Amino acid sequence: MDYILRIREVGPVVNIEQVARQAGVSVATVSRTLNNSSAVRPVTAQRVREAIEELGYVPNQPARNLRRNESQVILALAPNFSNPYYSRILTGIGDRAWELEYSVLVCNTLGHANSERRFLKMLESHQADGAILLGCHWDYGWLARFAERSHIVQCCEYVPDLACPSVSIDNYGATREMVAYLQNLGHRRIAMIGADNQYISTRLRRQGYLDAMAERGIEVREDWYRLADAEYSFASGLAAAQTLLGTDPRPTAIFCISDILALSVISAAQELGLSVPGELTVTGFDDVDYTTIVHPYLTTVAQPCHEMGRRSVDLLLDGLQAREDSPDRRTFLPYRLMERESAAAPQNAETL
Amino acid sequence: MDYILRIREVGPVVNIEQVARQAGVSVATVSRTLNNSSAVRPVTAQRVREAIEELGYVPNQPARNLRRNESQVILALAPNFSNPYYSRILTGIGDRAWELEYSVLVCNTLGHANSERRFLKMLESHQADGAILLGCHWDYGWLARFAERSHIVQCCEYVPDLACPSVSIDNYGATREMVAYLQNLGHRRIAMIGADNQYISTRLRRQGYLDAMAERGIEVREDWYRLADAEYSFASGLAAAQTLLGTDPRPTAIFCISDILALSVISAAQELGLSVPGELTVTGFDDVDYTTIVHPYLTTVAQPCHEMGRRSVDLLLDGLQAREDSPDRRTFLPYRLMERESAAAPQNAETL
DNA sequence: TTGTATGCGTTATCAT
DNA sequence: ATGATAACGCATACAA
Repeated sequence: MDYILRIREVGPVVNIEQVARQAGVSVATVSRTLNNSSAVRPVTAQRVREAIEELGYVPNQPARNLRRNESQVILALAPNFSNPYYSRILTGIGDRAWELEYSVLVCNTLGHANSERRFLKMLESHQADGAILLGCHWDYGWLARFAERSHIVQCCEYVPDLACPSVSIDNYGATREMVAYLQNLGHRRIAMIGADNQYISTRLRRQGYLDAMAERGIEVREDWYRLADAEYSFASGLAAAQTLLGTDPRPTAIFCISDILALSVISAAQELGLSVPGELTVTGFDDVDYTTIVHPYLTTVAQPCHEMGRRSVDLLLDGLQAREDSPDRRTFLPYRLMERESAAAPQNAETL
Repeated sequence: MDYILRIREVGPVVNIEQVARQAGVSVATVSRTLNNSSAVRPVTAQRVREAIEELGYVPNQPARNLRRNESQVILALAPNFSNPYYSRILTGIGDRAWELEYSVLVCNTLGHANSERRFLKMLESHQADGAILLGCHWDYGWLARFAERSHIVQCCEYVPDLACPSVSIDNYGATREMVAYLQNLGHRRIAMIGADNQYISTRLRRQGYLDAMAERGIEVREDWYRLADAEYSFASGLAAAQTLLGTDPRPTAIFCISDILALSVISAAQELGLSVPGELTVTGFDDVDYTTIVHPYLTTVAQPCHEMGRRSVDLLLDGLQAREDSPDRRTFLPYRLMERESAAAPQNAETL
């Protein structure tokens, strides 16, 4: 008994032919019933459905896929889906896909060698109908070839001159609004923590900051621009914050391009005995869950992550079904400035 | 031009037959080469590989799947993968699957009506070879039928008398260790915040707490056991904490079955002006990322999430390939007590 | 409205 | 070692 190799198939498999026999019709009729063809008499369809029910028949999806040349699967690539920002978008993708009867195949791109090739191959081998790229910073040339041969949409980040749909927020506008908010609070010594990556969002936020400062004629100090690492890690934020808080004069406000970075600044300020927002104003970006876990709750820019995920799916399927208006349409969803507790007017505002 | 419906297929599709023609061999030989059959002469194989390269041929996966009756896909079901605990496990699942050339289909089970049926159907329709269930609390009868017909493994949680592999930590032992740790610190007034769900982990942690208290002969007060909601939400933790901190006498330590709950307790303590760990010791469970973001860093039980995910995949594939020793083997991975900053000896320990 | 027959791209069996 | 060919389960063009 123990020597017998177990078979992989657990239950007995019933196919379309058995259903046809049971219902006393041909396989074609069963197939038509399955696909809700109007060309089948209601009574017949009913008989077929009963047979399906009796036999517990479930259509073999790979077989359908082979025949119809599609997979009903979409690929979602993210650098790291432990990151709450990405995981919220993924949730949106999953929810919308679920509604549309699609499945979502996820892949962490970080830490996998040759990930690009493998992903491309998944599309080419018909394992997925298309892909949603979350913040993947791949070589432009490669991406262009990729986009040419497959249906993809870029979410959060996008490469500007790539003819490929995308969904994101207006990072430039959001940043200008946030920095103007700080200025209106009375801040002039506003520093910034960016990140050591080439994301379009990173570049746009930098530019938004610079333009907002220029508009008010405020000088921008180069040593008040520090970089966290490419993944916005807490540790790298801490280091950047420490450097920043060591300058003289010290900034009265620090604009961070990610919430986690803002939290690291608050942490660094705590260590130095600086109160937030009393002695230092700190703002974040994204509005992920942990912005309201401890006080001071973070003043930040909220991105509609869930909706961004949903919209990506719609855009992708539009492309698949060739009902897009333009092959490279860019979608910008509304952001929202969340005024909470980590930003306030500077002390001694009059002396600034 | 605009009136012409675009076709779905982006590039030209090359199949095995064209490769065969190009290489001057039969499709069988190409197939054998593809599958690394030893029965093909190296020179021939080389010719085939060149043809593949020239034509840019990629095997059609649904066709292989149809023929081999497998999908190379595993399903991962989680209540909510925005939860960092689950997302870390999913990362482990994804990494291991990647190594084994499997793909992972993810599904958020929360908030989807009829999710059970749909998932079962995905297995039955051959869209996935098996499934990993993360903390799904489904009806036992249904789950039993499910497990009978499909390959599944339970991760984190498991239903005790279900003949199905599982991977988790020893929740009972970990809890006893943690409570003993608090007792050794000098605490006797130890409260607990559990959750309003039927997870095995919830029950085992409750029992571990009770037994640890009984062993030292410490009376357990019923009103020192409060419940957060089923998903361990911050808000529900806050409410539980407020009730707990309003009792007289007040507990000197609160054992929480989740980190987020512990953070809510710290938050509640802050509001009341109680210092942690000075006036109140708080401990968590899981050791998710935000335990070390703000001080006090959380003393908690670390679960090997990533490894749990990896192991789940191995267990599942063991089952698929019928090389399991026993069909219902349970795996327990080592946990670790993380002594950080939120637990300390109680003030006035001598008077307790 | 329904049935017959062919093909989707592969793998596997049986020849040679 | 290689080739011809029959499945795999389903959808559809064509016939009836």
